[in-house]
Amino acid sequence: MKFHLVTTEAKHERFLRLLAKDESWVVGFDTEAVGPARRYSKARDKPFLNMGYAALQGFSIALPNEEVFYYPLRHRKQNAKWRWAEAAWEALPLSVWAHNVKFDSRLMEQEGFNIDGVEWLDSMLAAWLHYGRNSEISLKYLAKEVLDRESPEWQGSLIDKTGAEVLEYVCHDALNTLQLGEYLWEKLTPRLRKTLGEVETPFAVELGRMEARGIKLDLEKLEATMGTLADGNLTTDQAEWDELTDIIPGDPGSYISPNSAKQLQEFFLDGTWVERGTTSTGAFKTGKDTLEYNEKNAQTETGRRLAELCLRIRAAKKVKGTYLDGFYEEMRQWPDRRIHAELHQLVARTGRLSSSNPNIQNQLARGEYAPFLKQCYVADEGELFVSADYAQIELRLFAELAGGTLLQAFLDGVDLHQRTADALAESREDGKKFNFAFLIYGGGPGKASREFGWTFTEAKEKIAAIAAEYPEAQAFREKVITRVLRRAPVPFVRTKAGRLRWVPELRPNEWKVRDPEAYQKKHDYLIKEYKIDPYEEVQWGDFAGWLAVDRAMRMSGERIAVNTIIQGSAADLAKLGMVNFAREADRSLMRIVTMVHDEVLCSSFSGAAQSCAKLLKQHMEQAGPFMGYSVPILAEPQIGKTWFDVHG
DNA sequence: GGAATAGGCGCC
DNA sequence: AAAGGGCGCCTATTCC
Repeated sequence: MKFHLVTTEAKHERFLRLLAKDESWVVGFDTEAVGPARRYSKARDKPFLNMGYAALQGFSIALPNEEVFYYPLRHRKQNAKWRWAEAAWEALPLSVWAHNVKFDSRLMEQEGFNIDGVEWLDSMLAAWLHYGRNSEISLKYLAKEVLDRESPEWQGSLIDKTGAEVLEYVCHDALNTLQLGEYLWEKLTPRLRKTLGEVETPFAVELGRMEARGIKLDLEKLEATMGTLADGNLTTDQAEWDELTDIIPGDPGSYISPNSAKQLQEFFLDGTWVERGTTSTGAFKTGKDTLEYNEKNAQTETGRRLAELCLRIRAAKKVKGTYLDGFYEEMRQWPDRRIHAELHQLVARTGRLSSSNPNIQNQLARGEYAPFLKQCYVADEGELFVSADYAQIELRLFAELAGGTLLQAFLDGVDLHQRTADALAESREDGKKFNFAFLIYGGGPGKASREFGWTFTEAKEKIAAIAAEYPEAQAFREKVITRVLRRAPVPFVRTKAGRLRWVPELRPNEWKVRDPEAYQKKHDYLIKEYKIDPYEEVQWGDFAGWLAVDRAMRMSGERIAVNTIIQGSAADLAKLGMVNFAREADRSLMRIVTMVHDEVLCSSFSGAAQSCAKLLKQHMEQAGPFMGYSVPILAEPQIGKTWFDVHG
């Protein structure tokens, strides 16, 4: 390997000559950036750059002949000319490997480099797809594991370093990226190569753009509307609460805080409230379900009123803390004072997106405060929001995979939530709830009896009734589990796009031996969550002789297996739809703002809103047949000035 | 005093 | 008792 620091025209020209020699070359690419750290609400060991103030320090390009060129741009002493860097960038071949394309593509675009001609390939995503894990895929880790190469140690910031001082480090990274990419490409199945190249990597580029553009939130209006409402509610509710909880009149220390589960125990002990189960630590539950029950069923008028007040005060405080104070802290750290939520492609085990700082995926959708919040997400000047939701996407995919009358129902346009409701003799709302919890997620009678207020026996009967109504649903679950269980040594499932999730829970006894630490973690979680005696053995049924905790683990694995196929495949579908939309959309007219699992929020210049809506609907729906589904996939777009106007 | 945990709750 | 999947963030409390 040979590392070149491009500080002279001769070096630059050597790079261009080498690149021109072989048009089929694929390169490895890595950027270096400097800037202030992003402020986090929770402390992190390594706070990431605040991209709003970050700058490109230089970039390195590795060639297949193991020559690597570094273009220093903002270093002490000698740098390359920006003209050379631009020419080098333009001369790159079509395919470029980078480790974390979301970052590199965003930084390059932010610095004014045109990235449209690049077909990125992300070696981090390749490792994720190949190994089916979302940790231990850092460049450093993989360079050691796959290439048996130690990365040079690095200390401190690049800001005060010369190009020569960082040369070895940055060139290693680009070369490792290229060689890792080539290695993983050989390992990937044809389907996963397609997923990497045509969906996940282009999706990463779009995520970078979504993060960079951010979303405008009218915080002043939010304070004036939602904030004022919450303050008003809090003042009156808190006053009444204080009066009712002033156990020793005149002694402020005798008040009970609605947010303190510990202090609220008092109300169960003195009979004010009726208990509804205990937490893992043995305390009475004080959550929403318990309090809603007490709102109706507490013994005294005071008890009922206190339950209601407690819920109202908690809601108001949550709104103030999360959606007013929290948002201010987030927005204040960006030069444009917008919301720049981070969107994570590799966090959720099913392949869904996750979001943080702030979490843009938990914006209020129902309740007293919801309209005010979403009305304050406003399209930019001269633009309109265009948003489309996939209709019942997970239930459709479940029906597709289960087939039979379930699939036929969708083909015939039957309302499945109503059908379930009829079979249960309950409301459509409860039919919908039931479909999710017990058809897709595999919930049991205990949960159902609590959720719907049935006795345990009733719940068992109702679940049996639904199983009879949709025999293919149970058959599908069993087929999946039987098939997945045969995969040894570690059972795994695949989503429609071929993404992998290991499900060691399905074979607890083997997991225990192979990876005691990971097993123990899940073991501990289960015994705590479900209050299982760790030594209890199952006496009867299919699992006789097993530890009860292992049976719980196995059943958890069964739910994970089925759900990952459904939820993960829905994520695959949404990503494909977004990538195809983004590729066809004219970026000077329209863009994706964010996505919330089955909803894609776009912004478009007002005059182009109709065509944006049409294009969005077309690509979101076409993703269905592209992925081989026969069940109708529907996405209905709406146009409006605020997120509230286009939602639901 | 800061870090970690628990309980709780927002979303799909 | 046969237990719903996937996330992130807040406050209160406890630990060190």
